[in-house]
Amino acid sequence: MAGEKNKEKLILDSAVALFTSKGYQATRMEDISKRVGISKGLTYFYYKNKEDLFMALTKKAFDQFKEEFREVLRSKGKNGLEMLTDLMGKIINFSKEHPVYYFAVLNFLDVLKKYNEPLLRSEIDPLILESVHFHKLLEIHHEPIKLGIQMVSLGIKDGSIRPELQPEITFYTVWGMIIGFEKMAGPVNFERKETKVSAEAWQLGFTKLMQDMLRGTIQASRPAIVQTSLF
Amino acid sequence: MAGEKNKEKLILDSAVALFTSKGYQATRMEDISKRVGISKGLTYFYYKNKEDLFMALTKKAFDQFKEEFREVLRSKGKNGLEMLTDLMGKIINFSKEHPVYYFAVLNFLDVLKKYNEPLLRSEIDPLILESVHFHKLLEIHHEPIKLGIQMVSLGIKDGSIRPELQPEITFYTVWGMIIGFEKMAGPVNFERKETKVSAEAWQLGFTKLMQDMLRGTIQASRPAIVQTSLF
Amino acid sequence: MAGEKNKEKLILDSAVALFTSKGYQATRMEDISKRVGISKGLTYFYYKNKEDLFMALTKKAFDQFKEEFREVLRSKGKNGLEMLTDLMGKIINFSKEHPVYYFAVLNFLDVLKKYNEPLLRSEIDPLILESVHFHKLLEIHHEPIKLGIQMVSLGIKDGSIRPELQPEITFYTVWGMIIGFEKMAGPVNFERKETKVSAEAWQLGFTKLMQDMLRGTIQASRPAIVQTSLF
Amino acid sequence: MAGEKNKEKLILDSAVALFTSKGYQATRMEDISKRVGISKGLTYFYYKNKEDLFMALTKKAFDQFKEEFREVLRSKGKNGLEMLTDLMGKIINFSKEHPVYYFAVLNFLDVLKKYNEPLLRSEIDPLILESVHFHKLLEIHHEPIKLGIQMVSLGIKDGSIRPELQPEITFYTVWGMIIGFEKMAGPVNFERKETKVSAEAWQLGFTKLMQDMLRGTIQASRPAIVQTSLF
DNA sequence: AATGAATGAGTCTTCATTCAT
DNA sequence: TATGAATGAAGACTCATTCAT
Repeated sequence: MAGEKNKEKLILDSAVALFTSKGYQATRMEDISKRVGISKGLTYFYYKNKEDLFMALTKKAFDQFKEEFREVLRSKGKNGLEMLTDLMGKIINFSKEHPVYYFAVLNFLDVLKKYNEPLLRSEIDPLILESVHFHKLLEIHHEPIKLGIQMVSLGIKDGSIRPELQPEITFYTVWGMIIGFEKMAGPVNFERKETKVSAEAWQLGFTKLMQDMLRGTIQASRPAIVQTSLF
Repeated sequence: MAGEKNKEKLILDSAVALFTSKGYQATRMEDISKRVGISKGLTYFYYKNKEDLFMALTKKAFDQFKEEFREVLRSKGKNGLEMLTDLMGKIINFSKEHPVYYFAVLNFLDVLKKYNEPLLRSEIDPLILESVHFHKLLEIHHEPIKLGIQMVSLGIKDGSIRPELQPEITFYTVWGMIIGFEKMAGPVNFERKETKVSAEAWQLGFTKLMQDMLRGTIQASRPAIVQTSLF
Repeated sequence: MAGEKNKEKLILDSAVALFTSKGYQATRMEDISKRVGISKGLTYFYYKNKEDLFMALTKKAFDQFKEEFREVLRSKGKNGLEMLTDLMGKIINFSKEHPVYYFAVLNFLDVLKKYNEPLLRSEIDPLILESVHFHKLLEIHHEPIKLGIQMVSLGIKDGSIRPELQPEITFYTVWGMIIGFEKMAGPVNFERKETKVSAEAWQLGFTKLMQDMLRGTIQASRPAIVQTSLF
Repeated sequence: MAGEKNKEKLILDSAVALFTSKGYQATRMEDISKRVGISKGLTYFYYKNKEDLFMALTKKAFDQFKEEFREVLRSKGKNGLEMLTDLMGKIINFSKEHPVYYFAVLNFLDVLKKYNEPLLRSEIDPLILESVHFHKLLEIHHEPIKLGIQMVSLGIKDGSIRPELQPEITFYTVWGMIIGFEKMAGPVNFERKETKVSAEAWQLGFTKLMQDMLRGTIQASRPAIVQTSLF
């Protein structure tokens, strides 16, 4: 049929929807199948097992994630620091609009950490290690990061970022800041009275601090643009 | 008896050991009991269920975590920025030496986020919401954060941190950076060739960036101290 | 296959056999499965849980029970009072031959009582309220009773039962008598010396009393038939 | 202390209260102890086990039950049929005011039935057979019945009950009717439209039918008294 | 491609009961 | 009498996965 997307994709979409509303653990393979209107068996025909399915989903998440980076790089008339600022805003949005994708990305970082420490590799579910999609991810997961490093390099070139900074280290730091920012959303919203800080105020302050950290000479004159590009 | 720690504590220690080696999911309540040499029933006597046990563990994790903050604050002759630098190093060590505690702290942040968003609260396992320890955590979880904010305030007073910074926002940002740093350990170690950065180089660079971000006037003259205090 | 009854039914039969010999509580789901030669999981595939299974069994019990009523109504040449007398005998037999079914019917009456009293409804196991079979039972449980009421009406028409009696009330009374009769089997058999009454004598006397209670004008002349129809 | 009833009794009262609100199964020995304010161990000091406790409770239930019979017999100026009518009303009230006692009485009848059928005796929980209170019950359970039989005998003597009736059989029948009446409370209240009968109408009709069944010559002239004595 | 009946290992959890003190 | 920590057997239920068709 014309309107019928291929099953493989439909299954993934169904998984995303259900993981979003019920969480990974609580979602059963059967739920996913039913939502698509196919049988459990067919889902297993396309994906070897639940982990494999999740790795496939993670692959899509990384594609989408990378797309965010690309969009920022494509934007004309922005200097490096502005790009990083935009990126920050975009990723924070991404985590809100595609929480499952964002979760998948973070989860992959955890797996990766274990994968890189010989002692911990055995803790990884063998089904993950068997998944084709996992191995594909090993190949591509750093692509968005490469784009982020590019932004820093651009910033150094255009003077918006201090020239003495090392692009890789700098970008990793920014990326880490973003992850941490997102994680802190819970406590920040929860603090009361004395330590209370509104989520919005924090996002603004956080962004500014990031800029202070990186800023070269050029930037000083255009603070307004930097800030509004956040939204 | 003198040498016999109380069962409650022994159970928790056993849980920490097993969660460390096998992970939370893979550890069965019976394993925990056996390791202590008691019956399954007794474990349920002290902890209502697995979630409750984990919340108790999380409580201990926060206590320990707060202790790290305290130690930093107790150290004499350090200015605010140095304290934050020390704290960063301490937390990163903490995450390596007590991975389960660190995981528990982060996990609590995730729960907290859901807890604060009415739409997501229903996703939290009801057993968690029932746990006494969870409610205790709601009360105490911001204590370490308060200490961190204190450090920033001290730094502003002693001139090691820029006076225009808002202590709460600033500390949240630092704390977020630390979380993110830890998360990135995986990918950073994995990158190859082109983008490769050694973990050590990154920690150094990361720390320095944090300092740049916060630094007031005083600090410029003592970079050496700041760096060595990391280890 | 021809000779292979469907699993659903086999499971129910197995449950009846085991409930008969070991009682409901003492019978484990796994026992039921094993007796059929299938896995535990399959039993849960057909019946959501133990309560659901029991409700399905109760449904069958009511079907069978109703059949007893039907048979009595189908018998030719009997007047209403004779029918009720026959019914009494049939139900007493039913309780002996299908003790589990009889127990299920009585148990359902208990549940129904709670179901009808708002204050007690919460005492009913939620799994029962969730069972499809329970809701089916709510619809059909009065069918046998309707047939019984019919018998009284017939008896009034044919003169074997007093015309001033109200059919519904009268049948409920008879049905109640039967239930009570069955319950009393224990003590009656146990009484000694002074109060001793043989079970047979009691059944006969009981039946006669029921007839006395209902008898219209016609019946007086045919006591013999009424009595022999009991066995 | 003056106001302190002995523990044994307090435990029983606690059990009655909890069985009433939560049911026998759902009530844990610990709940019972806590409600009294004593330890679990002490409860086991007074009652060997849960079954033993329930048998003790059943014993109290029978004492109370017998008291109802005694009160009826003590009432002056009533003939036998009126007494039975009163008894009926009293027992129905008893089942509403002391549902746990009533349940205990009926439960004992079930046990008794198994106890009297050699094939079924093995189904009885051994703990019941071991209970001292169970054996006491075997001795006293027919006492209320004896009183009931007495009422029938009185009725025959005073002419309110047909002289040809056999007192034992007759009373068992009446007792059975009462049990059945109570059991039917559920369905009767539930029937709709066509077969609907109000609970009150039924109780009245039921009582009248019982009277019709037993009535001798005297009674005809005093129907009003008989009916009002019901409440 | 597609179905869905069938499997069974895996685990949490309950609670009556005991016993050292 | 009195405590309450400790036991451990018992059992319901889940769900990822397989496979005959």
